[in-house]
Amino acid sequence: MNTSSQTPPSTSDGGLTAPVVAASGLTLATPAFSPLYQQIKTLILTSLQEGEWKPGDVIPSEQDLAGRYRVSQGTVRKAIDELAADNLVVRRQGKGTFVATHAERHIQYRFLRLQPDTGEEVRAERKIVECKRVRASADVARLLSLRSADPVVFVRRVLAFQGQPTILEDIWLPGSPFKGLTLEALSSDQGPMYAFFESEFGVRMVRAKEKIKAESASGESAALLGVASGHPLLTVERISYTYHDVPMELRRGTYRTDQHHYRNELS
Amino acid sequence: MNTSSQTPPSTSDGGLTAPVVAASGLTLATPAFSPLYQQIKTLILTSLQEGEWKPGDVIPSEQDLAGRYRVSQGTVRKAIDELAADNLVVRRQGKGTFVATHAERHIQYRFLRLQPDTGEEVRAERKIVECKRVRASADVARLLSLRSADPVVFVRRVLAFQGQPTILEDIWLPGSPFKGLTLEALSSDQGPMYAFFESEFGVRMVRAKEKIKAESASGESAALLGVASGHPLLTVERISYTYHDVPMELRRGTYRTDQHHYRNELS
DNA sequence: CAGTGGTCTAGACCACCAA
DNA sequence: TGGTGGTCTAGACCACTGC
Repeated sequence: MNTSSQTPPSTSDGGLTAPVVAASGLTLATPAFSPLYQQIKTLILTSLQEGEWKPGDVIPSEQDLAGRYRVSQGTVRKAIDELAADNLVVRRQGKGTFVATHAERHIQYRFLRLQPDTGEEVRAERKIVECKRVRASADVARLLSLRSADPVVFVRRVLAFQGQPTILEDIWLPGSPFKGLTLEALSSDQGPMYAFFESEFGVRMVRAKEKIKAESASGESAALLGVASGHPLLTVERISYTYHDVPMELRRGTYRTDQHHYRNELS
Repeated sequence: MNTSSQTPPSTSDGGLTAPVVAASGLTLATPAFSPLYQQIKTLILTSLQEGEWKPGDVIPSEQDLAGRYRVSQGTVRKAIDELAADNLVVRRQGKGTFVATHAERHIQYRFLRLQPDTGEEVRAERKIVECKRVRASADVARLLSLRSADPVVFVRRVLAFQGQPTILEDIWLPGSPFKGLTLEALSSDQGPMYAFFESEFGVRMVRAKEKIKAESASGESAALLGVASGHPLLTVERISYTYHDVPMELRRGTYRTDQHHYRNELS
């Protein structure tokens, strides 16, 4: 194990073949000590990424994992605590710990921050406008950590609330993980697109970064959203990441904010 | 204590006079069980709110608190863990646990999400345009949990980056906590406004909610930000809260997003 | 060196759930 | 009833800070 020798009475040190290597770099600072629970967390994360447990599955109990990794339950618990805090996993007392999924009712549309100014959310009508294979432009490639001209899938869709087109989204997905994505499959699917990505391509979006601006509607966006050219619109550039911070989606959204607003919590 | 009797060998149960009352309401559900560490968290929170420890101060060590509340260090630790996760408190190994403050370099401008599209943040030039005592309109009163016509302080200011006016903010503050706030005091202060509120009025903002829209510049905002009327601007309505979710500020911001964007992280 | 937070363990018991 | 996560304790040792 990394940490030399703790554990008071008797503890068979054994598992975890790879103790963290000390970062003997240029500086003498940063001894690069990694606590046990962090190493456990990384191991669990890797199992998640490799699909050993899929979204919605139960993962082994804390006792089982403690046995597998040869550490105490408390250490596993702390590792899972952090994974739960990152929304990668969901604990349910009496039942077990589950791999988080965008398909769950309560978590659903977690990344959609637009909501009506008044009243409760209503279901969105979705229409896929377009779905085609293209080559990545320079900036799309950069944002998705690809090379220019690499194959990507481009999707354009419109979301409407109560018949009112409100959101226009242009989506770029890396070609190889999303091989075989078609307009028909996208159109026939109910439920959140991210849940569809999980079940069909094994790609789980874990977190995202957004950049938001106010811009005037261009001719194209004005037409698709049914506003006059020049109408103020919210533009949202989102990059979504899977496990280990690998970018897997670029999404440029254009939102009408006449009847809706983007909500955010600061802390 | 609430929980009947745990603690294996010997533990003098003693402190914490107020065990949580069971919510014997209409339904038989929700036994309203509150774990010990939650009760400790509430006690610490109350001490923070009452100013027993002020922003920047060290709070007593985990051992001290464990003694004071007659619980184990682990229980205090879990309470403080949650307070740290909420950014109410900052832990520093070897030194102690400190009350979080907006005055800290690293935490500074935690609520300002606008940043330049390229390059690093530069210092903002601030100008207080106006500061006056007014009576709360109906909607201002509602958002601040006041009554209509209650006294409030109104502040208007403009932030500029590299000489370019970029942010216009209208701020409403409840009258009594902010008694004595003047344009002069605000203008002469360096540093974040929220740090000023902490040191001068003992009001610490701990979290906030924002509603964001894209709108066209009105005549007034256009003039103050130096854009043409009709120019698209980001509007941000923020409500900030102190401890225990008491609203203490309403802020309506108008941002130019030509060279800047509002950043957000989803998870 | 002493004091603080940070890690790790072991064990007991509680609350919740499903069979 | 047995299994799972949740709480609580006690004690040992580590890492960091400052005197």
